[in-house]
Amino acid sequence: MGNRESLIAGAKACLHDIGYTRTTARDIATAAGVSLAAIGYHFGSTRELLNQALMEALAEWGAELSTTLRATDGSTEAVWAAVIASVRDQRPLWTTQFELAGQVDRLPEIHEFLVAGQRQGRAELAGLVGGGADGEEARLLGGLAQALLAGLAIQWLIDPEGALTAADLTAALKLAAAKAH
Amino acid sequence: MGNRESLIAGAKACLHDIGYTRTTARDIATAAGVSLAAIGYHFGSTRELLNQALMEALAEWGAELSTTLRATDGSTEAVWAAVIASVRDQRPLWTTQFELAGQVDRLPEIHEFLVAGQRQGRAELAGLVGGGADGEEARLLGGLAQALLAGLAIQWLIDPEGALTAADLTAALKLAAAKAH
DNA sequence: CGAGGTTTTGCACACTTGTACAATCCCCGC
DNA sequence: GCGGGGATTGTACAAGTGTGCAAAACCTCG
Repeated sequence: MGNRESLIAGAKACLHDIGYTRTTARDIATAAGVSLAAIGYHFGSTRELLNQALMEALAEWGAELSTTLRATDGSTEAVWAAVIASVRDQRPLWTTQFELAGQVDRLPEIHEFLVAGQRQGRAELAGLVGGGADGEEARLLGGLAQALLAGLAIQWLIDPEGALTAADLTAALKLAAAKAH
Repeated sequence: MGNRESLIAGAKACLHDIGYTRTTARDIATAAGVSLAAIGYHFGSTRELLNQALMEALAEWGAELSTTLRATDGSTEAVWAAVIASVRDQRPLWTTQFELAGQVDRLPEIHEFLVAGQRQGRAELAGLVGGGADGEEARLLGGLAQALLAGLAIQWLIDPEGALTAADLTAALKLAAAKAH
């Protein structure tokens, strides 16, 4: 493995362990087992390296989450259970995601990336939970699912003891449906 | 206004303009129009000052949001419209909120604060949307509302053009309710 | 006016950060 | 074997970081 690949791998490790904003050039070089100057040679700047590693890491994360969700039986409760399991197993990347959301107005190059990821995620969720709905219905259901996904994740990140379980969430949705009549 | 109060005010301004992790001691001193050493004298360390300013700022933000939501007619659509308006008007504090969520595993002193805020917010939402529901129903509805609130906020922060409007969200909930049967 | 304390500040210290540069190393074609 | 070019690295530098300290300013009583 060349230094370039080592640096990407080290940067991904730092994204897990330290996060986006707090990882330094020396953190990455140490994690990669490579000299500090290699960053400038291969990527020009620490920021470009981190961004590239971030895109790869989040793409892998998204792909894995997508296949995990598709592997469920499609029932809403199974989907939410899979989401909660993902938050448990991939906790660092979920926190990184929110860390980026918190920098959305200060890191313009990240903003467009987040927008793209959000739209793609919504489209996938629309296909997953929308069933055979038409375009507008799928858009609404996908957006709803995405909001619930993010909200559920944040609950499990901050306060797992008080967070809604998958069963809680389906029950709550039924309750809300009953209230609507 | 003494230096101590100026520092708190300056720190709050920095929380709006720069965020939590990226504000430096010099940023605060400059914003407060006060010497750098005043921070150490009054608060011991920059971190303690920032934490104190953060707690005050978020408490005020929460109180304002609470009264705004209570001022609605209580219909779900009006509540979501008020939330979206809050994201528009108080954007910096919403982003700070997510920034903190992204640091939840790295800033222990913040973690318990977030847990407390989350539980209080859920309780308030339960009272708001739960109507006359009993304890368990209120817990479920409050948790659902909180998840939707966070998820909706993140959509409006990242991608306002694609985000669900209040009308969209109520329509989506009705759709989901219909699907559940 | 002046002593005593509290506040305030200028400054400096040690440390971290990102990046540039020259020197060195390594590998492949000849 | 050996030259040459890309890859790698040790190091240095400027800018920025938080915090401690001694001096100065200020304010309050007597």
